Amino acid sequence: MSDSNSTGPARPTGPTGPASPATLAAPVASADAAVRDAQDRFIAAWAQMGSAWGIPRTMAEVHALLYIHGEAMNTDDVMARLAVSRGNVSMTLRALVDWGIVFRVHHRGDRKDYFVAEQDVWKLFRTIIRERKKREFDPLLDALRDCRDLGGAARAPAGREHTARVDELLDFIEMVDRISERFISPTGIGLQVAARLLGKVS
Amino acid sequence: MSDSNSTGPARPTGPTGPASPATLAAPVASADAAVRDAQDRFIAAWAQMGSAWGIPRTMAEVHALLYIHGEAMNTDDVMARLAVSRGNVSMTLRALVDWGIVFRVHHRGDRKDYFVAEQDVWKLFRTIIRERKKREFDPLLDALRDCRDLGGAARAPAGREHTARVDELLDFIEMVDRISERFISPTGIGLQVAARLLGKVS
DNA sequence: GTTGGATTTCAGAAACGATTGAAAATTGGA
DNA sequence: TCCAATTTTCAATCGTTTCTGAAATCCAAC
Repeated sequence: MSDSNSTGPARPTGPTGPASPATLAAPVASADAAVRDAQDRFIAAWAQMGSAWGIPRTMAEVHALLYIHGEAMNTDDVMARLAVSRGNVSMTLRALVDWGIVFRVHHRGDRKDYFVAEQDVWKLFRTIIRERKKREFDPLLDALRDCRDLGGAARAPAGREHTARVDELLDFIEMVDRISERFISPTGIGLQVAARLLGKVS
Repeated sequence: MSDSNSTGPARPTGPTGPASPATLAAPVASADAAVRDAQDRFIAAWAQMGSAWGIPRTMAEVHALLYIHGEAMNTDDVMARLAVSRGNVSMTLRALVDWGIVFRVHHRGDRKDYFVAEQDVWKLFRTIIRERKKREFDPLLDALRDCRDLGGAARAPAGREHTARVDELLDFIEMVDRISERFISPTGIGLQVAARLLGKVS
């Protein structure tokens, strides 16, 4: 059941019909199959990475599919390709749009919504980092500052040691924070510069 | 039950008995309570961050406790402080030791095992990055290379576009890989250099 | 070799997050 | 305005991961 329907309903991307000459049919089909296998491999790898980093498997799969497919797909395309439910695809696509790494596009004369993934890898990672920083990093910094102040109120040695430990962590995380801020800044030149400079150090 | 045993079995670090003068008992108790509250806050914040990044909650909590407590603790200390089962603590401590961010120490004349967390924040993050790179990044790179070769075998335009997309991602990830390698290298000077340089760029 | 405290293991339970599917809401067109 | 296609929502379900607790194992001291 895995291969039989794979060449069927899963490529409704509009004008690129399967109307190629019969002489090319067999080679094209095998080339398509090869590409599809490679896509599957890509999707699996990306999903595995995602779930190791706290991203729901399906969300990573949908993103991987849209990225590697390159062209816009609609809900039904994604459902058919990944075999997940309509509701799940709907929620997942919305989440990806919220993250800013997938965009909703409209095709004239088609009431369906289509979705494309950000194709610029640098922009992709800048966006991901910006979001994760906002959602996880900044709250952690706030909590650590609270926590330092809480323990710092105590004059006992234990309190001072506590504060020192929190401070060490805080300093480090604030540094990472500043670096990531530079990376995600509009010009986004930070990491490129860093990469170049690091490359030169022996 | 939270405060009463805090001065009891929770600091078994040898000869430092609870023999402080009665005149200091009240202030010290309140200072201890403040520190404990601050520790709790720290543990909660660290656990939240951890679970956003795919680390089991208990594992993050145990690590946070050992880090913020600073001194060695045994299984019973951790069980009592975090209210988790013996089995869970045992498995979690083993995992933390495997990660290399917690160490097993022995106290003479005590058959229990004690555990301390790495206190050097730079070393801590270097170790974490080294492990995550090894466990997640490197396999992803391998999979992406496979996947590029798979799709690249097809000469069809779709195959070439596929390969181009995988390559873009691969280039980016390889760059991050090289940076992280520099960061985790024995001297570990990489990020410090980057931080300094980035700090100077306007 | 035996004892007894400490640790580890692991099958089952509990908790949690992910997924479904059908009903409700929305939307563009007639 | 109404209709039909499409999307969204959400309670129920499912599957996975995590946690427990007691039994098995380990190990230092005697």
